[in-house]
Amino acid sequence: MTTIVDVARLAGVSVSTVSHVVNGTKPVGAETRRRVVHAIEATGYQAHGLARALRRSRTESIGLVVSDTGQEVFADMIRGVEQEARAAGFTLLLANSAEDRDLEVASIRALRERRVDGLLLAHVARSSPDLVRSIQQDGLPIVLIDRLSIPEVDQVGVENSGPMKVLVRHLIDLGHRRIALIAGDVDVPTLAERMVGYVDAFQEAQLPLDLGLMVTGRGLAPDSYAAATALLSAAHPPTAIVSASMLMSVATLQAARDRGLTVPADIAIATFDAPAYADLFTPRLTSVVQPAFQIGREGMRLLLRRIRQPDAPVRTVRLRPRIVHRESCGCPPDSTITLEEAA
Amino acid sequence: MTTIVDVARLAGVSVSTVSHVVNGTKPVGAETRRRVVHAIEATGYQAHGLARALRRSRTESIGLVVSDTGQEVFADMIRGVEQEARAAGFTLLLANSAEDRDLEVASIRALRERRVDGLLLAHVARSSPDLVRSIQQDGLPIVLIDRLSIPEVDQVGVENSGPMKVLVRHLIDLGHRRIALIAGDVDVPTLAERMVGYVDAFQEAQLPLDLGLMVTGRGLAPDSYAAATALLSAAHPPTAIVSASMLMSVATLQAARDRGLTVPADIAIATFDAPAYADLFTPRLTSVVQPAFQIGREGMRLLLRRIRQPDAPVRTVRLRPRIVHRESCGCPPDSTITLEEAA
DNA sequence: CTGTTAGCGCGTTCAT
DNA sequence: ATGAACGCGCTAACAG
Repeated sequence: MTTIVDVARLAGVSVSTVSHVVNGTKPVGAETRRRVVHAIEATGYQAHGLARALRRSRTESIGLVVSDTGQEVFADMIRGVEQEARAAGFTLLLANSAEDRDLEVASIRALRERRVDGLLLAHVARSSPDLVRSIQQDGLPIVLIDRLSIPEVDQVGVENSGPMKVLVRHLIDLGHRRIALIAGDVDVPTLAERMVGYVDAFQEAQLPLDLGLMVTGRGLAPDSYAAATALLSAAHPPTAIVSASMLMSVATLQAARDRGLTVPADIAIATFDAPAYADLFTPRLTSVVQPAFQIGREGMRLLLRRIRQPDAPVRTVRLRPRIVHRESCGCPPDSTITLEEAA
Repeated sequence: MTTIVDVARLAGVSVSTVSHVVNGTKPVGAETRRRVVHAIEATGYQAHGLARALRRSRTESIGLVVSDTGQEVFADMIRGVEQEARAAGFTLLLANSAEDRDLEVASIRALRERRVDGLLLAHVARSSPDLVRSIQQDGLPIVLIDRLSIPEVDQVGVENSGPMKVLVRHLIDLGHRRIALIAGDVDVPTLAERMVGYVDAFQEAQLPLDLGLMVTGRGLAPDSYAAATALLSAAHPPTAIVSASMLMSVATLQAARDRGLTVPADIAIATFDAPAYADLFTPRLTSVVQPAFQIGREGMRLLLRRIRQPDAPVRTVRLRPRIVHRESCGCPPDSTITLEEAA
């Protein structure tokens, strides 16, 4: 590889001059500059990023650790982060923690070793807050996305309880009283908040809560499918099911279909988070749709801000999801429900 | 940050000794090692990846440039790459070229500046083969994934024409004669190959080809939707439609539905590439499903091989997709079609 | 405006 | 088995 020294020699100038024309650090005479530029093109010289970063002690790269790259929501978030990072001239280092605490720790370690300028973390279910705190204390800029935790850190996620409350209230308005909730793992703050929204809706409507209709536990596809099937097979089954995340909503629809039930006639369904192309499901799912791309973008923006001004006030951003109203809840699709009406 | 010097001082040894215990480069006396290890733990020392990489002239990181992070297939590929990279102790640098040639070039440049040890490239539609050649000539290991091009480079993709031929033959066997193809951008080799499969099927069946039924052009959702709509509105419409990629298949189904047509009674549909959860569509799509995750994994494996032994023979890997047989093609789902029967 | 030079933090000969 | 010293390629502070 050709180095800055080669270029300098070829152009007949000193290395610092080359450095200055490359970085625009100091003014350089027209003729000298021409010779340098020529030499650069002749050799195809490209600065050595590592040496530069070592010297400048910043890498212009950030690390993104995601708990499950496989999920659609996260894929969209990654896109948002990537786009914003690129726009700012930053390179993205991606790591998948696969919902594994140890892997999360290891990934963060690897990224820090690479001296990323900042960290974006969508952390795993039960990761310790101390992990984040220690990173922060080391002075490494960090922003939490999607899954929020301690308020002393910049973070961006969506409103959870509000939208869920609207969803449930909508079903109540339609006359449903036995509304089941497939809540998933309530140790995940996001899911806990959604459950709160469910409970709130009942309280506001002054309706009794049937704890037997609230199912918590692992939210993976098989678990959710089992949960939905159990609910639907019960002696006194619910007339509607609300689920708290995409895997669960798909599983619910599948379970209803496999039991030969018609949605929404036999069982109404509404959900938080639906897959892309859910418009082609029959019936189409009434659901809360997260602005995943924007979460990623906003997270990266927050991180850039923190990198540039380390002492900026800490901020928690909550993005507002939108509600897509379809047929699965059992009313004509031209009726609308909005989040605003809930405010 | 604590450096190797700090550790050495604290342990009362020289830096080279510390280096040796960290990297296991040379044997170190038991007592000395103990002191060093202790000092490392006390300080929380972590090697400076940049300095190390600069010295060793390798970064243990690879770059992945994808033409469209947004598409499901690519999201899965990324997962495959990431998993394999992590297992090998490599860090993944991700860039999205967003189907833009200039962006692709810029991304590659940025990654090379970071001195990645190798490059994985799912390149944009009309990228020049020279780009890849020049990278190869510079001695930077590179592997092409998904979209293959010149045979002098390691690459991994799927079989395209074979599976497409099977799909079309299946429709022919069902009695269809007017089978339309929504082919997309045939400048993309992958899509060109699929079109070949379509043509092959007709040739083998000794049936005439109606060129009016082959639609090429941009394969984005609106274009495909328009194409499908046009076909369905024609004076003498096809009885079946085959599409060459996911966006197109979804658009086709949507178009049929919007025109009030029943699938497969009014129009049969089969496709290359269906979205996850397509099982919840009505009717479920008969489709070729790509092993996207495996493509990513295999690509990374090939790259690791190339990094470790630069002179290994060049290899092109074709993975075999599987065919998921559902209702949209118009026959009972318990009948099966397999790729093997086509071989 | 241009050149000289000292590190950034580490791995690695080469002595001892 | 351990240590001293050099240099990977670059930027920046200083000198001229």
